[in-house]
Amino acid sequence: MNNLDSFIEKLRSSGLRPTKQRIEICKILFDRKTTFHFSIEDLNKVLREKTKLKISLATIYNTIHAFKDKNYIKEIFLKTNKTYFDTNITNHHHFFDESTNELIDLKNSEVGKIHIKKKIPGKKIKSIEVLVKLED
Amino acid sequence: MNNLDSFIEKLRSSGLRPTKQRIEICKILFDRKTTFHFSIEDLNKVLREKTKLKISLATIYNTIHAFKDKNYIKEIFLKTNKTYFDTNITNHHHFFDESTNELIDLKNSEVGKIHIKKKIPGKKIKSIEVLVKLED
DNA sequence: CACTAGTTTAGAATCATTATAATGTAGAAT
DNA sequence: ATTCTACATTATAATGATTCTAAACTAGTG
Repeated sequence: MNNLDSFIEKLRSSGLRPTKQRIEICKILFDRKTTFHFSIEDLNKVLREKTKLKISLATIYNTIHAFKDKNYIKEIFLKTNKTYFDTNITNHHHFFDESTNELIDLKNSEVGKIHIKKKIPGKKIKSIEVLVKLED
Repeated sequence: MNNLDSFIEKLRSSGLRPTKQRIEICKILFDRKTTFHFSIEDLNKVLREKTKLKISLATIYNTIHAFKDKNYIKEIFLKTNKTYFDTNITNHHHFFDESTNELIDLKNSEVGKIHIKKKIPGKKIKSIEVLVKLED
């Protein structure tokens, strides 16, 4: 089974019709060795370069949301359209209650020491923030 | 020194003129016992309720950014106007390089065990995400 | 009191994202 | 194969948070 067939199979098995557009997007996202971090803008740009099929922005949004719902990809960080601020300027962490959309402070002392084993050459750690998502 | 004087002092000492609008915003943000988590919309709403002075949205944005720059408040989470997605759907963490705006994966195995000491009654932990901000 | 740099403001502009409604298509039923 | 229909795609408009603009205002110095 080649990749194309496997994409068709993948789509069909999760209840998504394997349309030309979805298959092209699969090729960009999953025909690769390493993880792909992207915004819709990034993806749109790659699609324009790599594909002759013209895919509308609306379709890209629809497809990415469908893929996210089917757990093909994940959305990074807290999904919020607004920026939040905090009057607590000490380094600290947060709970985010997904059922109420509420933020709760989590003091540094309430989280055990965090050990980051991977180093990035030439870069130093500025801050470490932990987000603990809650459910009922 | 009462609170009002202390706000005036605070503003002046960091080079911000203590205008009526800024003082009203200080009162809402800092005349309180507990941390305040808010969006601009939240703050605007509270201001309309608690203050007779009408403060324009633009001023609220300007003031909050000034306060953030002066380190009176902090912005929560990654500041990004776009949503990012990841083809790696395993639980994992991220580096965010603030000088290049680049995201780098950080595997679960590359972060030592995280111990959350605080419990929220009736809620269980759905996920824990660590964001390590980098600088040069 | 007058001046000036810093502020505020209403409203327009911007940008990512979502909704709308018309057109197209995959795949099942005939 | 042709028809049918629910699912998809599309261009475009709408939305909503945030930023910009440029005119009016004001704190605080001289």
